[in-house]
Amino acid sequence: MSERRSRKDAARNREAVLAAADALFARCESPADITMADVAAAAGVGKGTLFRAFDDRAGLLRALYEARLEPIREAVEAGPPPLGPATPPRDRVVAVLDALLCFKLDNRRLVLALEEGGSPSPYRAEHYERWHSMLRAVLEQIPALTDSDFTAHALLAATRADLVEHLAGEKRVPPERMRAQLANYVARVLASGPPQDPARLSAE
Amino acid sequence: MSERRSRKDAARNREAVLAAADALFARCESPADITMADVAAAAGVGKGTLFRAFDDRAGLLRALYEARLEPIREAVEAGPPPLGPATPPRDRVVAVLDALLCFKLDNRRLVLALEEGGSPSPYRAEHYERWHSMLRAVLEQIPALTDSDFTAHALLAATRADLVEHLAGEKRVPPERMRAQLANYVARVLASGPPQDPARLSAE
DNA sequence: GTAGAAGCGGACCCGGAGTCCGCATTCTAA
DNA sequence: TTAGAATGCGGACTCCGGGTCCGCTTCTAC
Repeated sequence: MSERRSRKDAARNREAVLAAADALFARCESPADITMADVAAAAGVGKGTLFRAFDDRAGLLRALYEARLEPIREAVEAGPPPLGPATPPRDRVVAVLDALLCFKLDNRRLVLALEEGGSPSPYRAEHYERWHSMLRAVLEQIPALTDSDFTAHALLAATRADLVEHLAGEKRVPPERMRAQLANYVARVLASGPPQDPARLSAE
Repeated sequence: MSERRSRKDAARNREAVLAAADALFARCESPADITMADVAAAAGVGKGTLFRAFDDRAGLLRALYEARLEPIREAVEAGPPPLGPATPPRDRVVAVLDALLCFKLDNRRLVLALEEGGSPSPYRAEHYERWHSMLRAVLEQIPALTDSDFTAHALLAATRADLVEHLAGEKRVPPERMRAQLANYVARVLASGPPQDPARLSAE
């Protein structure tokens, strides 16, 4: 009845490939430098094996990405505060985005590889859909906050991998500073104190 | 002493290529479908000519992009309100981002091509640098707004081409609605009543 | 042990970016 | 106007990486 377990050499090779790819992406200058042949070679495996296990480049990247992100996803969906559902909405949004940022800081090259070359558009990946709808749901719990759908997109855009890479890598912004800036920014977006008169927008 | 004018066939061909590329990118499903050979053929020109004139794919995209964006850049740098320097900072930020969004809505495929395949990272392109520093400068004129550098990045990220494409193309969000949402979002970021700072913004 | 399913691997194919170089066009000077 | 040089033209060609194919090996169920 069980859906056919995979052969143990297949499982072993799959792990070998994941580990090898992980190492390669962590060390490389730019994700584009790593070819599928490189990964296969580093894993001590043929290209055929690699493609059989992951379909294509995007599939490999996705598998890596999701394996790494899994703990965070769980923590957000069912963990304790400040990430879990019990957290007050505002704090939770800040915490989630901070967790996402930290994740991208820790896995810069990998996430970069996925978001840029992984698929035509990162927005088509279904994991983006998950994060977005989750964030939108939380935003909707904040009164006086309209357009939660767009807001979720915009907030997620602030943690885009290539931006993070640019700031952390090129501009040498220290991680802690970046986290503080993001937190500050998110807080500002969510602040929306008592609906203040729009006249203020032109003043000053 | 004058820096050698280019031959007139060269100039003519350059224009032909730009026009052809423009048309192709406007009509295509995805920018990746358009090959350099396609562009050359459509322009009635050899590949050699194309590469001589624009160096590489990224160069062609950049040339197209900058030609299109030029009017907006001028309007922002030295035009009348609401884009020009005479505008009050808050309104100007909103206007500039709106202009950028409109531009991307009108030139979706082209901008998409540039931002995704154009160069390793859109943040390395020097035109990004220009927009960012311009926006930062305006943000700095708004009192009680800290982190203008990061804020500028985050706001620009909200108008990323692939996000715009996703919303306008996939999700069928009408342009007007998107503009309204962006304007609303930007306004919220800039609103920042007196910093009602929660202690938790700590870190750094 | 044996049959055959599942998996292996690397030679191979395909398509696109970018190069090269003999020929054509344009410019310059007399 | 014309000769010669400089610039530009174009498409065949190279290079390279993603992805496929298929004869062979290894595992597993019986």
